[in-house]
Amino acid sequence: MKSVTEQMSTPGKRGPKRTLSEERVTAAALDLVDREGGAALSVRRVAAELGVRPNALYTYVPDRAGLERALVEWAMGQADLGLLDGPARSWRGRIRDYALALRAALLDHPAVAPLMMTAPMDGPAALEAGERLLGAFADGGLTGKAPARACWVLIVYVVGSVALDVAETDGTRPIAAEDDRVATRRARLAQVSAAPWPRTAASVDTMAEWITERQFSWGLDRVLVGLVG
Amino acid sequence: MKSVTEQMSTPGKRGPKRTLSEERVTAAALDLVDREGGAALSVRRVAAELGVRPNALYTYVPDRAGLERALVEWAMGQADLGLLDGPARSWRGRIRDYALALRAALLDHPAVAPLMMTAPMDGPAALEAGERLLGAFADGGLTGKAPARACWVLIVYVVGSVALDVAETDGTRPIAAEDDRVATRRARLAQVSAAPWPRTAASVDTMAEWITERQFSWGLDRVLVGLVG
DNA sequence: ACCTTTCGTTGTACGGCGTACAGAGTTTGT
DNA sequence: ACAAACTCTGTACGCCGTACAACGAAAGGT
Repeated sequence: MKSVTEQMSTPGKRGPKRTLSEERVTAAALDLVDREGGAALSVRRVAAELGVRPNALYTYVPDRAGLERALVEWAMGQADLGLLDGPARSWRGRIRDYALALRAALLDHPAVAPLMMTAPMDGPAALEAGERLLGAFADGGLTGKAPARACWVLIVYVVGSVALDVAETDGTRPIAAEDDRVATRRARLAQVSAAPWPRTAASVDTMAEWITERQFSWGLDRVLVGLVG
Repeated sequence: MKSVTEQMSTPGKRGPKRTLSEERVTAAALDLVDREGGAALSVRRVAAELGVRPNALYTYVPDRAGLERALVEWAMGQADLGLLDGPARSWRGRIRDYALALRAALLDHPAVAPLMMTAPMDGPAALEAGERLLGAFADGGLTGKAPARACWVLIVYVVGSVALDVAETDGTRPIAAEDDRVATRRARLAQVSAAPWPRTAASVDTMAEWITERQFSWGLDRVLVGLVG
């Protein structure tokens, strides 16, 4: 199955053959940020990765922001959309499974998560996810404006959670083990003095766990309960 | 009341008098991003704003990230923490009022919102907000780990919402009127074809309103219901 | 077979960025 | 009066995004 972006799919095109493809550019950008973190993402670095002059990338990507959009779209495509389909499984289970899968996919490429708050999620993968999410909420009994509204609340929760989680890492892959990140947070939180902030000091252990899958899952359940009861 | 960061508060300090202060640097940075958007934030631009060479800023701020942290801390301080205090008013009303106030403060300086997903929220203003939020959830009847967990869900929702809302603006102040932003979104969403995405096409009007205070408020209520029932 | 059009890639260049380093000048404690 | 401490400037380096022109390969028309 040939990609639409390859040259031969639009026959009769003049000019020299392309040495790259949008897929190769995206893959190189992903490799780069996985290895060196999101701050390393630049047109020049990706071009160097591909053994090409920086300007060559402008054939495949309009500008630097295009690189970011491509990474976001790629990441959205990593979570299995089939998880949202039913109705053999409960709507709640479907949404839960997809949310956890999307979170896992983003944590697996931590530099990509912050880009979701910057680059618009309007590619086909995002559209498809939204469509099936609307279906799952409809299966949950929501009607009228409620499914679309619930959809946004869920997106905000999932994307916001991952972005905030990843914000305190260096963005390189693989992300540190959850236990280690919790321990780091606990050590930092242990600094807060109990006198001015007693409740905070008493909650240090739980707050250290804010970045865990357990916290994410707990919150996800609470959000879903709030949304459909 | 003199700030600790001013020179006279630490008497006996040698060297020439400071021409600036951390507050003036933060204010200049805020003015800059309000006028020209978050992409304009740079050490050199802020220095130019203050009529000083770029290096002079390093006396007040460790690096470029320090500028971002200062803006986040300033924004957190803009929402009235008294709104979270009680217990004369219901815990639910207090959290609602504070969440709406924080959202309004961030929307009033749209370039700052994305920084909250990047720069850590660990300044005194953030600590204070967390402390009082824990109290409000405790007043709501939550016990054990629940208040701290609920706290994070709420932070994720509020900060995530604003960041995603602001992501599709240019970051300059003032942000466009809500109606205009909705209209822009509706026009863009009208492009999606009903054939592959029927539910999405049917929900265009509601999805256009994802960035409204009405949607934020609706979701906030659902989240709070999920969190404490 | 030629010639022309088309287009991917390179070479070069500009202005902006963060910030390291050394030095100048001002203020204070001794 | 002197020395120490400190703020700011001058300068420099290596990055960045990307505009522009020129080159060369491939394909179409004749």
